[in-house]
Amino acid sequence: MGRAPCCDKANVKRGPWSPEEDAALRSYIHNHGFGGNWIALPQKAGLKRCGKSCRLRWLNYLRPDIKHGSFTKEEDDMIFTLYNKIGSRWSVIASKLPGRTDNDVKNHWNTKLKKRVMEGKASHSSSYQRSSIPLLSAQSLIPSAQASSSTSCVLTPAIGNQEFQSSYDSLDSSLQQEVYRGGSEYGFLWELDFGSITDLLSSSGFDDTIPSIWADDSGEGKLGELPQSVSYY
DNA sequence: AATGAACCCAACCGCTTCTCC
DNA sequence: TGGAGAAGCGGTTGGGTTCAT
Repeated sequence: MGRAPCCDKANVKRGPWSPEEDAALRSYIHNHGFGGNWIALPQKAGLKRCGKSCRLRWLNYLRPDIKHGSFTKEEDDMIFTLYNKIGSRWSVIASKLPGRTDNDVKNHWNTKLKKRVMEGKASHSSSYQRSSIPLLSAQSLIPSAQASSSTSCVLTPAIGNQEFQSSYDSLDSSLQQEVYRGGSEYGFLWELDFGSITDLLSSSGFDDTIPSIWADDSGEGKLGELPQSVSYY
């Protein structure tokens, strides 16, 4: 037996909302709030819509505090930073961007930012300040990798990353000693190359913290060209 | 001007989490 | 404490728009 549908799909309207429906929903919520029950709202508001659809329409489009329009550089940077720290938790990321919804942020990432990253044009790394935040040593985690002292890498700290902390804690002591650390927060190495490092880090116990973005400062992946020592900007 | 490709975003789907009884 | 129902959430899709040829 499958999950019961949230509404009778045969009797609800689907697809784009009309201005009349928007007005009805906006008016009802303005006068009564959503009453703690989205499922019951459509009937009360005289809408032939699923409650989930009403909720989504309100939260993603009709809410008065929604900010429409293109994202600023600052918002982009914030998304990059948070994505690297917590991954695709869009609601959390959106909560840090006033007026933006999770759907907005997700769409923006999928259509613009991810592409920029994949093209190696992400400019966010320059915004990080050099600090006492420690870094993982690529060499220590990937001892078998071919080293090249001429290759520089962009490193970005994963500030306060609890998943990183627990992954680190779960490593055996010899590998822990290999991880360059200091201060009260852990940094995380990323943007070195695409495939092999992910696998190597995964096998080293960092599978939960591996960022999805890899590129060197020139925007090119550097498979097999790991640095003797890491540096950051 | 026509048309196919690429892009964008609103909306839907279904799984997970939360809340209440 | 466990189950049911509602809300929350992230992934995906559909279709309208823009761009390139």
